[in-house]
Amino acid sequence: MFRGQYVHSISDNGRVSIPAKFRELLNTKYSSTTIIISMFENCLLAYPIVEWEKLEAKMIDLPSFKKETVDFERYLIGNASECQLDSEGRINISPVFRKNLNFKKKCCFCGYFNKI
Amino acid sequence: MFRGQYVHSISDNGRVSIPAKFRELLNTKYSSTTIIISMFENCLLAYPIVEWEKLEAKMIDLPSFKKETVDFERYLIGNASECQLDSEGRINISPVFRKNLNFKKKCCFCGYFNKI
DNA sequence: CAGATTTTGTCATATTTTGGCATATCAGGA
DNA sequence: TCCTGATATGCCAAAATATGACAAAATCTG
Repeated sequence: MFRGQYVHSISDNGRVSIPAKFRELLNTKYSSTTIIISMFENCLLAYPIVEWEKLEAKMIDLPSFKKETVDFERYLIGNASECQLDSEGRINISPVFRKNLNFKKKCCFCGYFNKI
Repeated sequence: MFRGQYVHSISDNGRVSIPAKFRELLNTKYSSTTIIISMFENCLLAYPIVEWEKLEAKMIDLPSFKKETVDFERYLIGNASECQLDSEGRINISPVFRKNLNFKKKCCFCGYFNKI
């Protein structure tokens, strides 16, 4: 369970460190420090790979003849990218994300069940 | 049953001791000194883990297509964090909580049935 | 009041977060 | 293909924060 809220700073080149509590959970429960980041509404969602794959599995089952469904899937998948924590537990937020979401100096991490 | 009211001081680095009466109940009835703290309205709620899990179970049953429900869940979970009592029975109140709730020198603990 | 318990303050240490710098990688243009 | 500028990555160390241990001060109990 990712829980709690942490405010961290974003460096000039777009790096930000993942809260230690979340990193610990990634290491123990998920045994990998790779996550999938996708843009949704006006924030980013970060999923441990396993959780992202569950989501993908669900999406495959959705009726693909419905326009909204397809749009939603395209949006989520199209904006998702794999991303590794570096040796100090940081990730890189791409310029595209930073620009679209208007990230400047700080950002807030919220744990939300199986995702961040 | 947590009952009564206690005023304790918050140290410079955000530590505050849990009233002995509450600690005793945690030790005996709940056999764990881990609690979940969540920010709600203008104060914090502290739950013994078991009690928090009951709450989560209830949340899962709520209709997830209703916006208010989702917002409420996000708020509660996003603001919750697990937290251990240290050897003198103190906990750490995170900078985010202290800032948002404007905690300075003192805080007041109120027992409230199965939570604090 | 005396002893036990609880609360608080202080200090040292460990961990986390941040900033800086050098180098590597990549994409686009000539 | 090669050059150039932008972005990404690795590494190190400073700063900030959390944690643990100890002891003084305050409070409670009988």
